[in-house]
Amino acid sequence: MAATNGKQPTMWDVATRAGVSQATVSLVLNDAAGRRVGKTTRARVLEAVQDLGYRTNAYARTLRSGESGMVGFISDEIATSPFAGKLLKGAQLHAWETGQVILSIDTFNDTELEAAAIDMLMSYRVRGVVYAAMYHRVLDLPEALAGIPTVVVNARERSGLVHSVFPDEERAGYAATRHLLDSGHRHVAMINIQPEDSTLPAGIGRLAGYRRALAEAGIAYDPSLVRYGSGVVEDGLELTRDLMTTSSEPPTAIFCGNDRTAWGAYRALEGLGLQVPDDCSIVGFDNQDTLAPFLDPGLTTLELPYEQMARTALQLLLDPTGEPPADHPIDCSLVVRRSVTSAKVHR
Amino acid sequence: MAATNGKQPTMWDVATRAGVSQATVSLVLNDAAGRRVGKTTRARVLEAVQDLGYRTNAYARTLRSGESGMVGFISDEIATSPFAGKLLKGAQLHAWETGQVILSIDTFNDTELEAAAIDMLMSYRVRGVVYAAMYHRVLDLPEALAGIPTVVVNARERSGLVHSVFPDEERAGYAATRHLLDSGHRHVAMINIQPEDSTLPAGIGRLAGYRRALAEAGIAYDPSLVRYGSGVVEDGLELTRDLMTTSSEPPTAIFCGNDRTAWGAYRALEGLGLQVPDDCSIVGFDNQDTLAPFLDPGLTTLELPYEQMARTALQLLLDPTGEPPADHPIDCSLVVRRSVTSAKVHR
DNA sequence: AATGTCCAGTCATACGCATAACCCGACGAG
DNA sequence: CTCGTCGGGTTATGCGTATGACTGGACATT
Repeated sequence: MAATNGKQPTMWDVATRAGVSQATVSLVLNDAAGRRVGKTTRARVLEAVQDLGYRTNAYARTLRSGESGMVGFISDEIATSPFAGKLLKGAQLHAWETGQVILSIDTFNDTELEAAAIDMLMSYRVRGVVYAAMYHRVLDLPEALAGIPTVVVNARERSGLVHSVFPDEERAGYAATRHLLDSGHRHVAMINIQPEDSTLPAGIGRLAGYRRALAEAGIAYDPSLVRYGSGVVEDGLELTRDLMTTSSEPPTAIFCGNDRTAWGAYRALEGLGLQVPDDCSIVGFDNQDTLAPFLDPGLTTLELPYEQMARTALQLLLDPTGEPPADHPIDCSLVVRRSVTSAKVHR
Repeated sequence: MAATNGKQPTMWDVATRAGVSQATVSLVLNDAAGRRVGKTTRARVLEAVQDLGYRTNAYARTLRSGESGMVGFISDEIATSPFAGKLLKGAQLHAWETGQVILSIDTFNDTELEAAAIDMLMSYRVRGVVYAAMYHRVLDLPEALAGIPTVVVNARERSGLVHSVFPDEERAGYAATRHLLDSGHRHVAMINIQPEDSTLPAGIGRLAGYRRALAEAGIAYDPSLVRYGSGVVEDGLELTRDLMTTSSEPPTAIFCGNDRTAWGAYRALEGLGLQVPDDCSIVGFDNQDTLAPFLDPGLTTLELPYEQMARTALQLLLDPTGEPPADHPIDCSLVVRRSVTSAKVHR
């Protein structure tokens, strides 16, 4: 075991102990091309490595080889957001599998800090940078990133000069609505999570998907069944109450733009003496793991593909496929729980 | 701006452009000891640096100086837990302030992966390792970490050979209970988050704090007011219902061992036609940001000091205070919302 | 026997930087 | 005028590793 006296052992120490040259140690340890080392020598070297607890010095290796094993991961406060580390997790997993190391930094939404952080990443000669956004939006890359291979994740980069990986909101909205339609609902409302004039991709896409599903089912789009909130519990509550009480013909199902809104919907329905899902089915969005499973009944909802997005991003970054920058929408998956049931036969 | 043609520029490139020697460039850039460089030369160098977009090669610097600027951060699935990145955030902030870089890896609770990850950290010659646990517990350090400066955070290391930084559960339990007592409650229940025979520090500590507060207030400990669940919503619901219906004298306040349990309590009370806080005050634990603020009324609860724990840990790791390894309980803070009111004058 | 081939290693070098050691010219003191 | 001092640099070196160039013997071929 490592004799942790003073410095870490070097290849020279190993070589001396094994009675070979430093070069031989390097050859043994890197195996690879033209394995020109004898069996017994190799064994002696490996034994010496073991005895000394030798670990190759990553700095020396990188310096010599000129190839950094690091990838930068820049996020704006994402490491502390609830959806949080899921992106980081995906990135770490993929990185690990491909022998890379993630150098992750959080800019805390401070431009100055961000510039400094990027500088730091450059110091470490990262092979590329994954630029992760906290919520799905359109963004401009910071200047400092110009010239470094970059992939944007959970957002779309405006200029189109780099790959962007983000959730396919439209298909998700379609899937949610389709799930309700397939259960026989014909009168499906939607509570969006942003004002009607907002340009955020999430709300726009989900609504578009909702409309496509309706159209496909031959159901006329009824604007009075679509409400606009801001994604908080209270809005879900009020808008649901409004939907159920002021409509000439109340919906039998509601697609909520996020789980918090869905929670509000639950409350509103409960307040009105209505049951989920019997009186009104609900589909949420986000599969927020501290919420969706714990609502009663469990919330059927869509899950954002954080891990997959991160993996895709890393792949685009590390793989030398020469394809030009593009947008990469990733599918969300439907998580079925108990908040959807088939529509009552008549109403 | 950086002429990103081919390789990154080196100090030699800068030196050539500025008409000085490489050593001079180094001197300018590191400023420090005996600033023996002329004003104009310095300016020329800095200009060349700017022009070329030069950035110090961290690998070369580290190799030469022998001093790594990296700190390892090992976590078991914490990067994806809901409380998540908060520890990472604290660590990153402190690291940044002291010029360090965090190399964070997630072991995903895989011992083999963990060993490999530690190896990798050693390769990067990290100055030390922060070993973060997902939930407060007692743990043994992995063998591979022997010999590297390590600080355990959000857990207590069994052997006592390293510093351990964790939440002061007892004081937190005391604070929660005290808050209720100070509001005039004399009949305060507690719903713990683990079985009575469990040895996890959270439940044990919080209960101890509860008892101390009661004792201090001269209130006899009544075992029938303490229930044991497992921290999930359903338990909170059932145990609260039980508390309120089977007690000869139901409590006017409940200290719930976590926010999810508190959510269950809200539901139970609502089901019984009781109001929070008027009929029963509630204090939670965790300040789960996707839950506590959204309960109605907002939940008064305790917040775990993740960021502070991480900072303390990093400080212990980086600062050369020679003090022997010890336990470092960190205070939790009470977050007051609207779920506690003064006890009814009589009952 | 002379030549060629191949195997199993060794030598030497450069990656980019920090820093100890040295060096040169100017200026002030004696 | 000479010497000491000091500011403003330069030269040389080594950190630990990977790798191209080389070597010395064993064995096979002609």
